[in-house]
Amino acid sequence: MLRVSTKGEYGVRIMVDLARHYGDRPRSLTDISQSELLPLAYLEQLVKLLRESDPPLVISTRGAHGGYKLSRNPAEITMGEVVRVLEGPIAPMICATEGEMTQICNFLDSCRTKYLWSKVRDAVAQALDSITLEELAAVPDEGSRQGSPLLQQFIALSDIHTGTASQS
Amino acid sequence: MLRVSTKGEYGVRIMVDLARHYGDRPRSLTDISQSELLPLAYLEQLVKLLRESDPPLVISTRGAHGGYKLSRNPAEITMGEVVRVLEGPIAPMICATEGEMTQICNFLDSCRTKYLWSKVRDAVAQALDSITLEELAAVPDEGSRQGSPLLQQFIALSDIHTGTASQS
DNA sequence: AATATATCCTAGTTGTTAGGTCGGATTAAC
DNA sequence: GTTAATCCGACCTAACAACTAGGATATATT
Repeated sequence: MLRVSTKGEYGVRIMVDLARHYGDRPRSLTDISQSELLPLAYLEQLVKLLRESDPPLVISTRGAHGGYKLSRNPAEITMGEVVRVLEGPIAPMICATEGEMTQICNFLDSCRTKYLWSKVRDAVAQALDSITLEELAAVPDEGSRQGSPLLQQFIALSDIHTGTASQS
Repeated sequence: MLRVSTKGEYGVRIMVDLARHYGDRPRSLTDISQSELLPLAYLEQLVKLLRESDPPLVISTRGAHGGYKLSRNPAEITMGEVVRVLEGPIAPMICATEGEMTQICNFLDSCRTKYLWSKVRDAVAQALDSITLEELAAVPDEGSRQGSPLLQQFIALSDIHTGTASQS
């Protein structure tokens, strides 16, 4: 339950990758897609969100030797900001959408569950807003030096079909 | 993002409804579906999850004047328990599934994002586990007869999140 | 006993969306 | 002027969410 889509997953991984190369030359999506084993054409769609957000999270350089770089220091970018750009406002329920006072459901002045979903929403927001991109990029990286053997063990989210939501 | 499905939404509303009638005669799904304006046939599927869970959250009585009642006092049922039964384990990401240490993705010894999603998962779990069904059922109805702490908190939350994306 | 009212059970259906792919146009370094 | 990259929009498809349908079984009331 409460799953984050691959937009969020891959987008965050792009940002972490860029954070680890902060200060370097622009990093191309080709490099990122190879190093993270993610489809290039799909990453292009995601990075568009990161580039067009206000304020932008990444800045692009076109042409050969082009690529992307972070618009700011990783320490000044919270994961809440990143995830909201990728996935939209945090809203476990339509009546508990972040930021706006949605009067969509006027039936529910008397709705007791709104309180619950607001709590969940705030908990998620608090968790995401309290972690910076710098912190994430600093998580130790063990044994991935040579790259290949470990990377081959990676299973893409789409490859995994869990029986899901029933029982565990 | 991070949306809860109607399974979770309607299921919670069933439980709150039953909590408000705790101690009464069994309450039929027909009554609940009319009072909550939800499709009966669909509720039947959801209540099955609540009945077959281990331990069961509701107990059924068949036949005329039958219906459902809570298996325990509302004060002893956390919303975390309810939501997990309806939606499965809390898992914003497949690598951050609650309860078990899924070694599906061995690549993720070196995965920096797992830390993030685990934090989100724990925040959600904490929020859900800290609210009981009794508390939810006690949220004042229309007209707000008295200023309980719960109501004031509820209003405050709504106010905080109008117009800004910053955290509380 | 007959009827009305319930839960119980298994399938089928339908619209939406997640998660991509594909083809090409534009830009800049060498 | 060739290569390597970003940019852009359209298309595709399997999976799933959110129901609907049709019945079988159980029990209280008449």
